[in-house]
Amino acid sequence: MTRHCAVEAPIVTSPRYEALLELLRAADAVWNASRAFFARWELSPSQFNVLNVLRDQPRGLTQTELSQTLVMHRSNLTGLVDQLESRGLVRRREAPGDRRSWRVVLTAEGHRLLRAILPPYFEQIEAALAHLSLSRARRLATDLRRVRKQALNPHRPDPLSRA
Amino acid sequence: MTRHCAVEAPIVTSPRYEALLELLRAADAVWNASRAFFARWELSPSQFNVLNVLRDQPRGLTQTELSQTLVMHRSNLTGLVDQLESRGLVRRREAPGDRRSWRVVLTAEGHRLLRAILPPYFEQIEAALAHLSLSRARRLATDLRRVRKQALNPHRPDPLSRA
DNA sequence: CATGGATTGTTGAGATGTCAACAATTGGTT
DNA sequence: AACCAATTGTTGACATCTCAACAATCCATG
Repeated sequence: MTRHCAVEAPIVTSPRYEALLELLRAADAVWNASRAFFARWELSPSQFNVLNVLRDQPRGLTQTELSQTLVMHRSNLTGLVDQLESRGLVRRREAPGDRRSWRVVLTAEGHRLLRAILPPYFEQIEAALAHLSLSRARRLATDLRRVRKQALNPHRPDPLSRA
Repeated sequence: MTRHCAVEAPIVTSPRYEALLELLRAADAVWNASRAFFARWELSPSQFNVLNVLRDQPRGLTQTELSQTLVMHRSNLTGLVDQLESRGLVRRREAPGDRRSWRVVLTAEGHRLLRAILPPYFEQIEAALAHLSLSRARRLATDLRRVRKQALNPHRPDPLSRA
């Protein structure tokens, strides 16, 4: 996610504002680290996500199902699946009973690549948060979940009056 | 930041992995909320950041200085400043003593717009984290800062051996 | 069983970011 | 004074994501 949010200059310093800035900065750093990590296998993070989601789906998923799981627009899946298919990591199977859609499945090659990636992947994730105790990690996840839900239901104090 | 990270399917559930996923999801939600927020004034988040950074700089900043503060490539500033300048929110002044660079300054119009945006901006931020006590917000910021620093110094257990 | 509203994957335009290369300019070193 | 390396803003190629529009297909309803 090439999101650019990480302003360095603290304008007003309230603890909640600080936390929000740190949230954006931390996510940016994690995302960049993940891009560097997957680059070892010439994968983008989204390409990896597609493979990872397909791992436990022997019958495959349609592109629309993939787009819902990955929280992205379904038009992206056209290109993502194209790229993975051209590398032989994934295959489009005809969907029985629906000629509009495909069922995207991992190939043996795709499974093999995933088996190589996953151990260092989880290892790196644990290392990135190793300084947090398990209970503190749980609290972090809880707080972040609340922030996310609050952000999705934006408090609109003054919808359009003083714009 | 159009970063796509938010996988919905929990594959392995360790508290630290959960926290990391929630981090990416929360940042995505916050970023999208901010895009919707600034859209009221037809600004992108990055455009707002430029204005906000210039607020306390009566002598202006060069585009390279802006790019360092905003943590983005300096080539982006060409377009961002172009857009803001064409709306009269910002002006490129000649930099005394360096004919290569500009000093970008807020216009009166830019100051006026910023004064309209900032109150609801801080209000919305406080609302998004209102459920966190101040001490808990401080702890959240601390934890996130550590995650960011850890992510920037990636633990490389096995650099290239089993790729 | 016909027909019209949904859904599927694809395409193309647009937004936002990265990076490499470029000319103009600066400034330190001989 | 002359030169060479570094810096500045700009451009263009590329990557990634969004959205609207489209033809093909499905399906519920009359």
